[in-house]
Amino acid sequence: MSRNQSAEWIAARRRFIEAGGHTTQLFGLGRILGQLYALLYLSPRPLCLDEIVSELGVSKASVSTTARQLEHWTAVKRVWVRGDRRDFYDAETDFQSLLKRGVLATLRKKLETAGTQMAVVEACLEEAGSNGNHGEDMELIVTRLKKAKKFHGQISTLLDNPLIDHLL
Amino acid sequence: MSRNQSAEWIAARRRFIEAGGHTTQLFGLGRILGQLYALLYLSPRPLCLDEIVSELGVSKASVSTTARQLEHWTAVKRVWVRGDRRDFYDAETDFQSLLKRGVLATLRKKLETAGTQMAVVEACLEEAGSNGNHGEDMELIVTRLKKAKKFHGQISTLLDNPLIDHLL
DNA sequence: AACTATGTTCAGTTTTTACTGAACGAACTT
DNA sequence: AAGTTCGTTCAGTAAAAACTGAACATAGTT
Repeated sequence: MSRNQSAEWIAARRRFIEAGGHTTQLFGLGRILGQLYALLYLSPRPLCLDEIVSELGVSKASVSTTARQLEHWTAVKRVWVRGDRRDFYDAETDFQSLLKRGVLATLRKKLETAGTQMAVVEACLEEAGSNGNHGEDMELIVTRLKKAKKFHGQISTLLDNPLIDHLL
Repeated sequence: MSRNQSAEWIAARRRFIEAGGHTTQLFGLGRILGQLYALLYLSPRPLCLDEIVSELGVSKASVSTTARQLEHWTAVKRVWVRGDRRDFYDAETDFQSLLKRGVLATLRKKLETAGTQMAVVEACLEEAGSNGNHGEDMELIVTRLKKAKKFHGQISTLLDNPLIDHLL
């Protein structure tokens, strides 16, 4: 008997997948995202869509879209198997790069739109200031916006700091 | 006329508050959270609940609960005004400490529950391993879990690294 | 060309989260 | 004590997000 399929490690595997789903849920990404990644992460070979569907017991639609999302973050890569028309998916197991290209990348994007928001406020404020009516209240807003922008800049710089890579 | 209430800076203020709501929305926290914080952040003095309600045009219930949330993150502090029975709220304008005590603190908490999840899997795995049935598939799970745990540890360490404070 | 296998899209449903109104409770005021 | 002011809680509603089923498109097979 080459592979002893004792039920125990299957239970552990299931648990791991559940844990993945639970964790991504916790971080505001969907349940399926974590489950799918966990499944592939534990798989010794790339899996095709239908295998995933039956393993996770979710719809083809969900797997398709979630897989694309993970692919976009380079958390999984699509693998073509010669002579097989189906798409196979394989997990990127290097968490370092996964973090950089996935999490931090999206964080940067969000920070950027936050920056845009502040730019709008600034433009609005400059327009108001051009007619010379500088009340105390307006001064406060100017100062506070400046402060917020400074912080925004600091965070952006921090995220781009290569030192972070070394710390990991 | 001591304070020239030209409509322009009021527009900018409104914009700022909107921007705050939009940004927190973007990060998966509610809209009101950002609006409330922005309002207090721009206010030259602490505001009471009803002022906030009328400024933001939201329910008293929402302000009450959201304020408590912000208070928990030390993003706002409750201020008692002598001779006034009402609660007044004041924004913590030091983003550094806000980040540490708010964002990073919750991040750590979430990482911790993720760690607990992995511990459960590990326990499950040890139980399976105790009967000596070590198939290749099981070995893979063991290795992968170990890898995941290692990464988890790295992130935890990174978050606790005082160097982060200095980088800001 | 008809049929099959495969992945995607999209409208609709379920589930979750955000928010509200109204009732309540506590602490003052009369 | 009856009335007032203020904050909180909670059941219910509205809004958003996750997920699904079924229709569709594409490419391969007979």
